[in-house]
Amino acid sequence: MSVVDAETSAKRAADRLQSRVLRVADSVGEFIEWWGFKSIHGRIWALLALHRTPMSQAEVARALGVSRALVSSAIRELEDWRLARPTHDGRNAPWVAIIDVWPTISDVLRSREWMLVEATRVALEAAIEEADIARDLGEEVLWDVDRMRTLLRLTETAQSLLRILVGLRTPRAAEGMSDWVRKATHVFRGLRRPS
Amino acid sequence: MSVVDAETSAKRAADRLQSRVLRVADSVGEFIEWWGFKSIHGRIWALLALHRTPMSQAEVARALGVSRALVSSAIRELEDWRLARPTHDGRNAPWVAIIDVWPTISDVLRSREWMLVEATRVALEAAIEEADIARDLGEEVLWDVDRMRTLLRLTETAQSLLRILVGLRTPRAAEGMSDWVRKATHVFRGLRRPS
DNA sequence: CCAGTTGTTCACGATTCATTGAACAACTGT
DNA sequence: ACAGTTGTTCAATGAATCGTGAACAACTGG
Repeated sequence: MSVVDAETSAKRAADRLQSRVLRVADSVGEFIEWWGFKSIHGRIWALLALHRTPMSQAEVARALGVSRALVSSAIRELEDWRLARPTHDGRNAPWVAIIDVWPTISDVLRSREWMLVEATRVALEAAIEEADIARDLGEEVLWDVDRMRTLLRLTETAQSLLRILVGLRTPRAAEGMSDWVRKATHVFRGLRRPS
Repeated sequence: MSVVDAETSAKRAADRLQSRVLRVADSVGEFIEWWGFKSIHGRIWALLALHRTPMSQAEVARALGVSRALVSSAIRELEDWRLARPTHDGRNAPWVAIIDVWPTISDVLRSREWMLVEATRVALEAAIEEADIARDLGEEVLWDVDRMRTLLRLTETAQSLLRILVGLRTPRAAEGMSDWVRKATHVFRGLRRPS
């Protein structure tokens, strides 16, 4: 094999590698798309996470084949969620992914999920109270108060479950728990110690 | 208080109760909207779940203030997911909610989540393999193989976690597990025994 | 000082998506 | 037989969303 052949075949190998990485990024994008985020966020995060060195937004845009405008807004949202950060202050600092995603997940669970469950819980309480009033007036055959109470208990259980989950911020917090929970936290511990 | 007054105040109480129930339905709709479904599905399911008697699609449409067309398509999807069913065969059978939602959640985890994680896992394996080839050719400084391996381990852990979760189909399956897991399954057990 | 690069902003298409209204078919009780 | 009600289908609409291109500002190295 000549020197030139070796060079071109190495180049082709690098290209193939890049395309594999892009496919990983696409998979991550599809994955988090099902979690209420946008696929572009997952793709950018994965690209930054797998790249050895920090990347400029322009590099990211070229690698993913999207506009710099899209990368700019998406990466700012990633920064808001603490899933990416610039290597230093200043305007043109390159970006790296934050590999430890658990604080973000925890925040989402604490704010978004909690609020949604809490809203349902409060609405159920109000409905039950109103149903009691209606029953005293001899009305109400339409709505099932027992089932309301069942769902109310469900929201309360979901909330204590959420409390446990957001308590798992540090691996230490999981120590008192079962093997199973420790296994679950390993998912995030793996992210915590990237290499 | 006259008889008429008592009747009208009872009627107003029933109206208020209905509006509270609708607010519960809206809350449930908002909640599941964050889980990749449409809010209309949650609203219909909650309405059916809280109603004492089976409801026709037209009743549901009137109660929620939406078109029958929307209810028709949404309720068929609920049926596909086994979250609602007609009380008997035939065209005009009224509908009830299926309160035990765990089989549906389990199905979603098994199909959707599993596929997404698996796609990422396979893509990571391919990237790692390609990176090894590139390294043998003296290329590759761009991509971080160690981090790929970290993410690969992560997908594998996520898959064993998913396997455990979809194994929780019946409460019995959780018996060998910890208090914590049993607490988690109570969330769904509450649904399992509606009243 | 200047040419090139980078990040940001914004108005504008393109596309997707939930919802509707209308038309039709199937069923109900009378 | 029929008048009313119900479920289904589908084209159309309106809104929301996504991504782009262009223009501009900030920074970089010669």
